[in-house]
Amino acid sequence: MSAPAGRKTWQAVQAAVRARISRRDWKPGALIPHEAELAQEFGCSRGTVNRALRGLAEDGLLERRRRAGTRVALNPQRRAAFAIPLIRDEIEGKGQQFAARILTREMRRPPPDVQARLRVAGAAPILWLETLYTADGAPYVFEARWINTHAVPRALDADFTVISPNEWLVREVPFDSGDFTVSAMAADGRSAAVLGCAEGAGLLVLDRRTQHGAQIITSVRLVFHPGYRMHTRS
Amino acid sequence: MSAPAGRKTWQAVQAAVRARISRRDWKPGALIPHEAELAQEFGCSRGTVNRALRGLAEDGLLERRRRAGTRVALNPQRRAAFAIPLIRDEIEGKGQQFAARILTREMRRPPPDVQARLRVAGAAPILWLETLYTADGAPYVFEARWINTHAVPRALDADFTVISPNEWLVREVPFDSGDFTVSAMAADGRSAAVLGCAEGAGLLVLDRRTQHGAQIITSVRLVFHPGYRMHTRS
DNA sequence: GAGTGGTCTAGACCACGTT
DNA sequence: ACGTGGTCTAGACCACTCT
Repeated sequence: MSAPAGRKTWQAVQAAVRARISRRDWKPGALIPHEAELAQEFGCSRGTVNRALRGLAEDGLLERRRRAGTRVALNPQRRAAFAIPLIRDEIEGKGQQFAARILTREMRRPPPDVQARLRVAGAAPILWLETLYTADGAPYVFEARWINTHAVPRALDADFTVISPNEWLVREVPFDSGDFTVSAMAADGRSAAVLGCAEGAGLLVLDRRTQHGAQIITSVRLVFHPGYRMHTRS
Repeated sequence: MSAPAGRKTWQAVQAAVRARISRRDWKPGALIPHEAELAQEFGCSRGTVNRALRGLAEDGLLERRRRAGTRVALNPQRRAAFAIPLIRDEIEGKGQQFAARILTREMRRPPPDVQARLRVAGAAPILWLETLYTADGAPYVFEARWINTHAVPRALDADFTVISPNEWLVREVPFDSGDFTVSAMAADGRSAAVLGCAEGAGLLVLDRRTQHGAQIITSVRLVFHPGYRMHTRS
């Protein structure tokens, strides 16, 4: 009995249900008892059972539908949450010395694909920044960023030598959502030179777009040093 | 007024709070009113407010501590959930023809790093599989998999030509958790040959380990075709 | 010590989709 | 139509942590 008799917290119920699924008492695709029944079995209220099952459903372990009941998912392990920390935190968290160096800061006409990505019309110059972040002096990640200065004119006056572009934006500019893309590239001449690696090395690339309402605030590409890994458990 | 007056669902409360954060009525780092106060303001019970704020805290938008109250996070956008679909679903979802071809199936002695990764002692041979998945005949992803046949002896009898290793495992073997790592590599000779790409191309690599209790069931490496992207919105 | 979030309860009504 | 999950309520007690 993996459900301690005396307890009645939603975590205990969740753990018990998880165990049954894992142990295959309830097989993938099978219907499990409804909330009221489980509540009675565990000696708690239906609200507590609901809380427990809702969490499992959000994890993709259960599938719930009104009237149809709750089933064990046929294909779990469907999502993985990656932490996207501030680069500074990531480096300092390893006990290393963080530093940022602005390589380029200029107004530049965005090429057509960037115009689309930023949803800016025409090719009026906007702010373009290249920054290298280092850990104990070693290149860690190379950041190339467009800032939509039509949406954020104040960025023109910011001093990114005292605060990194990312930290400035997070602090100063409201936003509500974003999207991420992860891909890979072979190091070209410039990346290799900046990151101090061999040309042709495999590099992990994270593209990230930040928006406020319909407006895109910034679009940034992070090219990580060779060997970098993004990790998660679920 | 983004909060319709008559409603009192937790989604409405959450949307209203989200709007205030986004609009910077409540600035990053600032303390927001406590639950009872918000409940009164929104004309709902504290439970409803709790539900709304809890969700925002899970998204990393708020930071909550007992007694200390609830603050707007200084650095939101901290996690991104990537969908990890079955390869078959991903390919068929694009309307393409899915196919899997087993390239290698043999018992092999795991090298020391794999022994550690699978938590198997000694170098007794275990099952090793290489599979190429194609979309409309074009190489899509190259899978290299170790199956811990000490934990899953039945895998020895499975016919992976009629069901892919992944689908067989999901269906037949209980598991409860896993971990993922994303990285990049430059295509070596073998990868290039199998994926039909140029040597040196940048390839996205997903390593994934599946466990049941303390036992590792399988460890798999997916090497995607050049240009593959993992995408998410948050 | 006291204020805040975390949780449980018992009951109620509603939304939805299966039958 | 009806059974299931989804949600709201009002009240209560507890856990944590700041002062």
